[in-house]
Amino acid sequence: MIVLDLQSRVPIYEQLKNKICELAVIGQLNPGDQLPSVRNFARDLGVNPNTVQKAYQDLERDGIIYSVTGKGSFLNEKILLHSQLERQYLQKLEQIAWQARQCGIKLTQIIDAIQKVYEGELSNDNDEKPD
Amino acid sequence: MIVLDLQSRVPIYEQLKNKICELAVIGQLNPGDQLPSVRNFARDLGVNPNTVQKAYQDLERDGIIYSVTGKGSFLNEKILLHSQLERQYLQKLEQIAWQARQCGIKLTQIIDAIQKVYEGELSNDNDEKPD
DNA sequence: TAATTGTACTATTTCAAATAGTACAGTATC
DNA sequence: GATACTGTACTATTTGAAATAGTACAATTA
Repeated sequence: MIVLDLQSRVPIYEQLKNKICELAVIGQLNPGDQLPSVRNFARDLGVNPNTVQKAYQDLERDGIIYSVTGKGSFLNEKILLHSQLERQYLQKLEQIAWQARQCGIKLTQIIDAIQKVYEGELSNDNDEKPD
Repeated sequence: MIVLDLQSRVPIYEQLKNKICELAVIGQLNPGDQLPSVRNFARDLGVNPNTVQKAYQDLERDGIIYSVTGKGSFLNEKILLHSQLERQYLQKLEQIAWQARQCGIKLTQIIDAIQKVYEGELSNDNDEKPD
């Protein structure tokens, strides 16, 4: 189940894009799978169809999905997904790490913090990192 | 010199807060130092005085600076600065690392990427991580 | 006194995001 | 063919945070 944060500074359509990518990578969504229709998805998520449409359009532009009028939207067969997400996340991390370094934060502290994230089980379907 | 990105999704006043914090940590701004006046800073940065005021108010609330009517705004003596920034950046990194993990990105890749950030010299006064 | 400081307002503007609604073309099903 | 679904393409409107514009006042400095 996809949960959106309507209060976030991150636009809904971008959150949606990220969620779909994540579902695809963890295998809850597989190549060739049909995504919910723009209208149904919007209804289920409680947002406007145009918002879903924008997310789909972006995803298609990025080669993640493809859409056919009258049929629907489907996860693309070619999975550049993982490498694409990988690049995306690593880039984010590098950017923040860069700033952190500028502020005199030690590399070891960052390593420790991130290693801690990777400890323990991957059990919950929660999308937010717990505090 | 502080350069703001007026196109960024991040509000100007937040960018300004971050910049000031960074200047403080790297020692370009020292405890007790007087910050530019709201009006002068706004003029220099090319933004509205209210925007600077908001940044200062936030910084004072966080204990980074203190302001006295008629005198000015000054960097606080008590430097919780570093620990405060540290917490802030580590939290950001953890959050993204969490998402990255959810997407099946390996720990080693993250470590490698971040270590690369920490290689080389700290020479430029550029604030953005180069691509 | 004059100039500067921070602070506190209100009003207005700006802009991206989101919503609302309509319309049209392609597909599937009966 | 008829109906219902799909994606797509618009326009118009609303919303809300951010930023701007302007004024006013109290405290400090010179």
